[in-house]
Amino acid sequence: MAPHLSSVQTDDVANATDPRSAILAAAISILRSEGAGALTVRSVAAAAGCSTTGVYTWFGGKNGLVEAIFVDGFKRFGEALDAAKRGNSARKHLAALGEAYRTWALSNPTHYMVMFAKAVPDYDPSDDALAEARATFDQLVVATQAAVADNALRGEPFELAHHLWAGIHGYISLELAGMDLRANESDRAEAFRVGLQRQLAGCAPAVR
Amino acid sequence: MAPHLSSVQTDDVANATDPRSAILAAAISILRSEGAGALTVRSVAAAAGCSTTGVYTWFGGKNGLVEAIFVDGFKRFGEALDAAKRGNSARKHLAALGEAYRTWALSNPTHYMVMFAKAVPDYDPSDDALAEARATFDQLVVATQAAVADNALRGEPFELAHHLWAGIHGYISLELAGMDLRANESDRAEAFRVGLQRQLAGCAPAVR
DNA sequence: CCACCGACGTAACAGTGTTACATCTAGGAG
DNA sequence: CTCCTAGATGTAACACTGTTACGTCGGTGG
Repeated sequence: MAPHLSSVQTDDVANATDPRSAILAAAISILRSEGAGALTVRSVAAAAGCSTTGVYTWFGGKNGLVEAIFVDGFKRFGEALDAAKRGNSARKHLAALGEAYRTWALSNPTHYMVMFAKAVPDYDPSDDALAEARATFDQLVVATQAAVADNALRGEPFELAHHLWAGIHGYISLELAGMDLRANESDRAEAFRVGLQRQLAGCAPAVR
Repeated sequence: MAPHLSSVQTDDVANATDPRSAILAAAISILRSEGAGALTVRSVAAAAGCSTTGVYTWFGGKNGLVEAIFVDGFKRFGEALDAAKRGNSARKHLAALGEAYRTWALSNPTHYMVMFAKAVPDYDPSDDALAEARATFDQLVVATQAAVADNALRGEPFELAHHLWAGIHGYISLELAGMDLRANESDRAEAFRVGLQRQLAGCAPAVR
């Protein structure tokens, strides 16, 4: 079996000793520090301490490497959302999810752009990679189901979850694109908080 | 004055005879038909019937060309939104704006991605270009002000407009990224319509 | 008439993703 | 033990990218 199709992965990529994890960690590091434009096969190989062919033997090429970044991003992103499950009520849980979503995205802006904004132009996620994204989305669906069961929201959970996702992603996407006209970060954070509450209010049972 | 800093522009780029407009039209055509990855200086020059240096004399390089695409996109986008000002009430006007927004974005997906999703990794819009984007946003602010005056929405118009923008952009951005899990386009269109109404409901005076 | 300046094309530069090919190492077969 | 096969690796080359130096052409002002 070709190594770049192997499903073996180490939990802690940064401390991994196998070449695949070392290359992936180097790629994510470069993506974080220098952006998607600097993510070249040669720079990744140099940072990982191997030759350019290493990227091809372990990932099948740059597309495969970006796909690994994509999947790894959703894995970490999902874990960050999972850790935010604290909340007294279902609605507070949803608000906490929104905050955790924004925190992760703003802490990993370039990674988020690769996952959601095609920051690497020639990469299109495969069906398998999109399935990973769907698994993350399912967390939001489950939380929404709980909110509907709690009578905090009314509607079809899938539709509600997508609606909330779109709203949250919209705020963050505009912010990352430099389209948010507010001057400082605290204003944007507060606007996001208010917007999320407004979003939830639009899905509240009383409205319909 | 260097030609690539000239503000002279023809209204109809496609039928223009001056080299600058011809190159810009060729670039937008390639962007539309082959995507941001195929937008190379050589391919644009070949399509425009000139040499690669033409792009440098008229736009100062690829960044300048992409900036022109960015600005031209917001110009056309703003016109499309402006043409959607029909609506009996202020709230229907806002809904029509949302529909026109989605229609333009889905008709010009790659162009939209350049404007909102950094589809060209190494390009960052200048302050002048962002001012053009802001002018488009102002249309939404004006429509929101009218809705507030009509008592259709309650809140600070700028905050409301940004909230609506984020929601609309979120739906479209996820759809363009292939993250919308609905199978066919009509389902997505209906979900967008419902979501927009929900969005407006969350800003209605009755809620607060 | 002519000198100048801007637009243009050719060719080269460094850097990109990718691949052919030789080398080397690990592990099993006899 | 030897042999030898398969896979990982590195070097070098390929076509392509954005960019720029340089020579040339054409129109304009003196």
